[in-house]
Amino acid sequence: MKGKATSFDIAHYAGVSQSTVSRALRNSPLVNEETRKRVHDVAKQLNYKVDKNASNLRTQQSSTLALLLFEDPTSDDSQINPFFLAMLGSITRACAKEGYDLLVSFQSASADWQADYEDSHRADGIILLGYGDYIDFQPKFKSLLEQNTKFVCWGATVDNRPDLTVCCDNYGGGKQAAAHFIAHNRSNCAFIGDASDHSPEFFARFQGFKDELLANKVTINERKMANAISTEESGYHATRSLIANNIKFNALFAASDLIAIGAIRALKEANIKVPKDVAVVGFDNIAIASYVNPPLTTIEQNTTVAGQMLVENLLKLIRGEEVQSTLLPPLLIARGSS
Amino acid sequence: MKGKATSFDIAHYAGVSQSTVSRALRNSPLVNEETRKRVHDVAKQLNYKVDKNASNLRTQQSSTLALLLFEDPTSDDSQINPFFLAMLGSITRACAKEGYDLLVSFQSASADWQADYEDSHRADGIILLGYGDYIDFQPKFKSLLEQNTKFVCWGATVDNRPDLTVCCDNYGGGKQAAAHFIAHNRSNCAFIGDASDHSPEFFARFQGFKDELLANKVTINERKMANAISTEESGYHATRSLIANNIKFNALFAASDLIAIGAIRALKEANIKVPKDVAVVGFDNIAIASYVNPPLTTIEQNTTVAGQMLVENLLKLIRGEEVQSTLLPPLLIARGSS
DNA sequence: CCACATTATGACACCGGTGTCATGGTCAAA
DNA sequence: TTTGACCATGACACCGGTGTCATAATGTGG
Repeated sequence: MKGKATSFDIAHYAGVSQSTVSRALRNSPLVNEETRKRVHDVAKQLNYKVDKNASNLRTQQSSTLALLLFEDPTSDDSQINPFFLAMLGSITRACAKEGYDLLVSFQSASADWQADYEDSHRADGIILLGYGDYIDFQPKFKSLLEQNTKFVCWGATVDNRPDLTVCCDNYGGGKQAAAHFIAHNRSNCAFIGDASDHSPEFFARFQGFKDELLANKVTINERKMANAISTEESGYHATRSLIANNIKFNALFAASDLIAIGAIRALKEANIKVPKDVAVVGFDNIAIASYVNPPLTTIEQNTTVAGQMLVENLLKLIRGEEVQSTLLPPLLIARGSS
Repeated sequence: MKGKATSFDIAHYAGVSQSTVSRALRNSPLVNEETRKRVHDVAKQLNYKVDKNASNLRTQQSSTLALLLFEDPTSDDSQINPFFLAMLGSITRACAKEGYDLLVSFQSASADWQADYEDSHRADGIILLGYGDYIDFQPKFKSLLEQNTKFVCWGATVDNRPDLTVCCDNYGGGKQAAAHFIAHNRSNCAFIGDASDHSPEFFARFQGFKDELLANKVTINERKMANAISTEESGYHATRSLIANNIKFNALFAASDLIAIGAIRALKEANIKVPKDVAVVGFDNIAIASYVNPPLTTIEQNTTVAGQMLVENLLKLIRGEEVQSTLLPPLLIARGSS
C-alpha cells in the first residue's frame, strides 16, 4: 500500500463498486450476505478504516461530544479541582459506552467559546462543566440556545430550561450536613464557602444547611460565615480569618472538600482539635477526602452517575427526545472529622 | 438563516467568490486587505464557522490529537489513578496551547486499538498513557510503526525507538530515594512495587534504588520486597503481608504514592510509627501526597512538563522533525513521612 | 505602445465517503 | 410470454471546504 486505503481500493479488490463497499461495511441489509463478507475480509486485510471526516461531512454529524471545562480563574494553574477530574473520568467512560468520542477542552469562563465546537461540526453537542461564575454565562447560554446548539450543563441552571441541567441536590446535601451536626449535638455552626448567589451551587448548599438548622431552632450567625472559593488555600485563609476574629464554633460546614481540607489545616495550626473541638463536614467526596487526617466526613456527589446522566441527557437532546431536569441525591459519608 | 451558513453564503453577501472567502478567512496574502476585512465582517455577522470536517477532509489532517489512557485492569473501575488525571490535565493544556484539540479515550490494554484513531483521520497522532503491562504492547507498537502512525508513549519504551518515549528518569528517582534513606541513617530497607520487568517503570525505580544502596554497601534482602500494583489497596495488602511475616525494616520505598499511602495505613494498623519506626518514600507526588498523615515524602514527576513534552514531541513527529528521547529529572520532595 | 511582471479574483477539480435513483436479473403470478 | 414485484448492485450527485490554474486588471520598463 502506498497511502491509506480508500473504499475504492476495497471495491477494486473485492470486485464490486464503491457504493456496495460503503453499504457492506455499514451492514446495510441491501447487500448480499456473501458480498458483505467478502468486502469485510478485504477491508480487514488492507487495514481499512472509514474516513471519519468524509463520513461526518456527508452525514453532518460527528459521533463526538465536546467537554468544556471552566476552571475557577483564581485557582492554581497547574492543579485541576479533583472533583472535576473525577467527573471527566466518568464522562469519558459514559461516552465510550455510547460509542461517542470525547473532545476535551479547557476554557476560561470569559472567553468567547459559544457554539464554537458545534458550529464547526466538530461535535454534536457540548457538556459544560465548572463551578462558579455562572451568572456571566446566561448571555452565552442564550446565544447557544438561539443557535440551537445542543448542550447540557453541570450545576448551573439555564434560564427557563431546567432540562439542560444535571446537578446534585445541593440544597438537600446542605440539609444533611446540618442534620448530622444536630444529631451529634453540635449546634454552634460555622460555614465556609460563598453564601451569595454568585456561586449557585455553594449558595444552595448553604440554604439547605441554614434551613435545616432553622427547622431545629438553630440560627447561624453571619459572623460565623466566611467566603471562599473551592481551593485548599482559600479554605485555609477563610478559616484563619474566623479564628483571628476570635469567632467560636464547634461545627464547620465547608462548601467543598478542598475548602474543608484547608480549614482543617488552619484549625490544626490554631491548636483546635478536629473533631473534638470542631466537627468538620465537606462536600464532594473527592478521592483525597478519605486520606486526610482526620478522614473527612463529607457529602458525596456520585460522579459516576453524574457523568452518565450528562452524557445520556445530551444524547437525548441531540436525538430530539424529551429530557427532564435531573437532580442527583447526595449522600453523607461519615468519617473521622465529625 | 435556515441552517448553518456556508462559505457560499458569505461569498454571496460579501459579493465575492467562494474561493476568495476561503482565502480571506485564512488570511491568505493573496487577497486584498479591503476584501479580506469585508469577508471577515460578513462571516462574523452570520456567525459562520469553518466546517472542520470539510476542511480536514480536504487537507487530510485534523488538528486533533488522541489520548489513549490504559488503565490498570485490576484497579477499581470508578477511580482513575490521580497521577494520570494530572497528566491528562497537563496534556489538555499543552494541546490547547498548540492549537490542537484533544480526543480522550479509555482503553483496556488488550483491546484492538491500534491505529484506529489515526487511520480514520480523527486525529493526527496518538499519545499513549498507562502503567503496567507494556510488554504485551510491543506487537501493537510494531503494527503502529508499520502503518506509519505517529505516536508517543509515556513510560514504556518502544523497541529500537527511544525517541517515541517520554518518561521520568525512574532509575535516577530510585537512586534519590535510596540516597535519602542513607542520608538519614536508614539502611534496613524494604521495597513495595513490582521488581520484575512486567512493569518497566517500577522495575527501573527498583534498580536505581538497589544500585544506590549497593554503592553505599547496603544490600536489600529479597524477603523485604513485596509485589503490588499501583493502588492503595494493593499497597496495603503487600505491606500487611510483610508485617505478618515478621519482616523488620526501618525504611520503605514504595513504587508509587498510592502504594505508599496503602503501606502507611497498614503500618499504622500494626502500630508501627511513621516516620519514627519506618520512614516511607513514595513516587509521583500526586495531589493527595501532601495531605495524608504524615505528609508523604515522595519523588516528584513533573506532570506539567511531561504533558508538554509528550505533545511537543508528537507534533514534531507529525511535522516530520527529529525527536530525541526525553528523560525528565525527578525531584525528591521531603515531607513528614521520612 | 507593446511585452511582461504583478496582483486580485474566479472557475473548477478534488478530498472520501453517503444517499438516491436507475438498471439488470430472477422469479412468481397472470 | 408478459407483467410486476423484488433483490442486488452500479452510477452519480453531493457534503463544504482547499489548492491549482486561468484570467482580468493594473503597473512598469524599454
